[in-house]
Amino acid sequence: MPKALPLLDVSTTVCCSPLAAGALGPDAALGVALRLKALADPVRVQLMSLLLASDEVGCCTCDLAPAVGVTEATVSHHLKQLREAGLIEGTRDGMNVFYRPLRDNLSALVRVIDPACC
Amino acid sequence: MPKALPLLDVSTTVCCSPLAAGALGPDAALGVALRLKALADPVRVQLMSLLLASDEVGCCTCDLAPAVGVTEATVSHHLKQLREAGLIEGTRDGMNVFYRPLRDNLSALVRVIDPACC
DNA sequence: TGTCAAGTTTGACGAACATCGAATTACTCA
DNA sequence: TGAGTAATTCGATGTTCGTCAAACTTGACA
Repeated sequence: MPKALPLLDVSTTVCCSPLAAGALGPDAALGVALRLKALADPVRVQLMSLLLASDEVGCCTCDLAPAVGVTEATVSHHLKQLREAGLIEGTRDGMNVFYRPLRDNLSALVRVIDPACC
Repeated sequence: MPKALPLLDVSTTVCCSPLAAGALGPDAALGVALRLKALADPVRVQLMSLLLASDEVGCCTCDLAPAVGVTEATVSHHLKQLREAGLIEGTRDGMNVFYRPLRDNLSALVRVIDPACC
């Protein structure tokens, strides 16, 4: 029986010492793990890649769905995960919602797990 | 019904253009996702942190288990995941198996998802 | 107002996963 | 050889997750 993961707001920039700087406490490890989990899916990796490669306007769900080969409902589900992890943001413009990557938060996550950092 | 993830050897250094360099294909995205998933667990983040902070001898299962608060069987399971993802290596020395991080492979993974890289 | 399109939420289902205890393997030392 | 310790594997169990179809919401436009 896997211990139920606590609810935790991970939508903000991750902030703890890097993995390599010393043993991480259970709570810090949980924060890092939840953010990594938000990216640890083939569809979400593809979505993030598409958003990072797009212009500053961003992409809407209807463009992303055919690009990754799943339904719009599924794309919406994945975008929600990425949004709750603070890795993307979405703004409504008329009938469309345009999503853009939050590069700073992704960079912060990268920095935490980088063994060469510090 | 979630599409069954294909079996794939991810024990080698990840090698594909960074996320931000352009839209990743489904196969490249899968490779990145599988490696990220290997790290996307609180216990495995803690284990990786402990190994990165340890000396070059490494740590054995019997030391790691009490440090993360799960049984040795569970630690062994997580270490296997990390090993199969190419993030750590283990060598037997008498009765113990000492685990050490593979920093180069972790660095390569970090580089792929770093939005500032390239 | 009513109609249509884009997006999200809900419900359901099957696969994958984390965890533990028990059994098993690998090794050391009397 | 046999007893004991470290580590892994196996089996079971409950949880989480990815996916889709269907229902619902939000906004545009006649």
